[in-house]
Amino acid sequence: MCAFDLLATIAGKLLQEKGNPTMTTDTPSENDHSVSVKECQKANKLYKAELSDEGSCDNKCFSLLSSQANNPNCHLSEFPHPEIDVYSGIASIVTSSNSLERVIADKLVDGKSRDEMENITSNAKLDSPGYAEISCCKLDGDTSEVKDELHKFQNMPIESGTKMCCFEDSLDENPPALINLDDNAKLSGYNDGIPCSSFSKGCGNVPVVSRDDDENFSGCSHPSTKTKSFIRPITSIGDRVRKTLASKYSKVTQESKVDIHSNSDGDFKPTYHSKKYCYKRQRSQMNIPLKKRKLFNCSSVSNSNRFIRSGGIYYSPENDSRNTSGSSPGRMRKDRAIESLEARQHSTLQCGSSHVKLRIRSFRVPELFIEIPETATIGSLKRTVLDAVTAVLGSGLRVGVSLQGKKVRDDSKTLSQAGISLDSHLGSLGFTLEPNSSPSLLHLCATHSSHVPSAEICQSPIRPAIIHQMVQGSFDMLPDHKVTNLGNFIVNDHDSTPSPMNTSVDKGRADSKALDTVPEMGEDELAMVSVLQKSKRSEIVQRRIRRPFSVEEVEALVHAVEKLGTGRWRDVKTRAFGNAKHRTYVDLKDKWKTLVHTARISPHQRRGEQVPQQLLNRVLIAHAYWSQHQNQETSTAL
DNA sequence: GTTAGGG
DNA sequence: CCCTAAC
Repeated sequence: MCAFDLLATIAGKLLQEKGNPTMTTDTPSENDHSVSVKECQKANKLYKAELSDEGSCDNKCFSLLSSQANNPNCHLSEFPHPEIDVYSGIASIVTSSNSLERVIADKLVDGKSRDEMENITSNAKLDSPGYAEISCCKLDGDTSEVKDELHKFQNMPIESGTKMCCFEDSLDENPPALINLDDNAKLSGYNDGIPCSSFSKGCGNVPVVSRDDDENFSGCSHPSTKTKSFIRPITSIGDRVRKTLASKYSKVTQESKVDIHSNSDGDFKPTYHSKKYCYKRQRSQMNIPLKKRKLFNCSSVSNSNRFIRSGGIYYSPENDSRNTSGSSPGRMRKDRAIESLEARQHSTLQCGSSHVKLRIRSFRVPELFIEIPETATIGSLKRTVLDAVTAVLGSGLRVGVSLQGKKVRDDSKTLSQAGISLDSHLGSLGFTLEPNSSPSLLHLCATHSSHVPSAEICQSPIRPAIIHQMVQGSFDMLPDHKVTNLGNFIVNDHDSTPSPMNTSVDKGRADSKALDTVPEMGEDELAMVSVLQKSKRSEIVQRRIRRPFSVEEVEALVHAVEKLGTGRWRDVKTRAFGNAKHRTYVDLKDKWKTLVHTARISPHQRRGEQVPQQLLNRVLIAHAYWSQHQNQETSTAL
């Protein structure tokens, strides 16, 4: 019996025992371990054993979390353990309600967090649009209590998934994006039909919790992954993605299917257990390597405690726009980590009290599924990730707003009408970046009853082999030092990249350490990004603009071909289009091909600028001639 | 780098 | 126009 099964069983017991899905986070009672703690511990052992088999967790993967823990404002600051896999916990919780087992296991680590477990269980059970608030939500109101509780987990060897949401809740001294909105501002631009609600109440990342089909992935979110663990012997998804997108999602379907579906059909589970591979789902920690920070006027505002951060949103109760630039390099670094999706805005306060100040510290892509052969190079890994991210962003993004865990879809509502006002609990306000998507995505999202519309690009002909979820606007990137989590792992590998990068793009933000968490892209990467971004609305790869041949060009082409014949396109190009940089010999060859075709079809079937029939006749003649000629040559040669 | 063809 | 196999 695998650890997960056991855990599941335990979870079931817990649920049975306490059917009331209370979300409160009461301090665990030493006496309240009616549930077989031993069993739980046993499960935990098994679990851990499995992990170790997988190769002990790479601390790097968790450092980020731990660093987060170091954030003085972080509720989890109590967590001294670098090994604590908060991250993974996040992944579990955040990603799937079905990760319940894991979460529970995590909580059971010390054998005395039954209540915690219950809470978690409840959470999992509540998997539904309205998704109850996670235990940590309560943290908002009662921090001290939580802290006490957290203390108990101080020594937890591994995950502490339950609490990770607290990170979300952590205050950041240097919240990045500050948006000043008038209470009457409207939620314009948001039109989403996804019945997913986001968590809020300081559990910015929680929303991601609950993917019905995520069960099979629970194992994947586990930290017990070594570098190679992330890898799966499959070809680069990126390529597929790119190709797929480029070809309008018409290809790749078949091959991608395996990869993609693995997400939902349990393909991964077995693998996980096989210990040969461990797929790790890149969850909200993924830092998108795309630069998007210029979305707004960046005004580095940093105000420590003045802002109440919740769900990735900073709210300044005082309505004070002054900033204390307490931004230490480390902080900035965090920002960088999220560079791509980070949005910063600091609008000037115009109407004082009527403005709600929001600071969106960042947006994250909760989930990015990457599969790449172990033998792939770091460079290819980077590209793959980039492609994946690009694919996610490729369809465009839109912003979603959630309040109290519910999506606010009515764009016409004013902030105040929606309940977003100075005195409201902005803690429950959340932002998400969502794919601007295709119906299928929406459907998936709805189906998953995720808080956050998780769009999963399943292997439908429509989408490439990548699974992604909404980009959840939220929490802080962790502070520097120990930073290195999954996202980091994947994205921030510039140092070892074979490609000539490492050129810090933004020297201004030189807190190079930020690199820990931030993907510092090299020039080539940027270039790539640039290109991709440019074309992301159309195809991933920039497609040359269509330039119909003019009659004159056709004339020149025909003339050249009459002289040189077909099969010497380079010469034709040189001869007739030497000065036309945009006409490659391939273009000419293609044009000839179409001309021949055009000449053969009836006039009414022709489109575009009409080519004189006379010219077409010459095309046919030349074509026939050269065909004949070639044949003759061929036969002669033979 | 070119060609030839399918997409 | 793109993408690629085959030269």
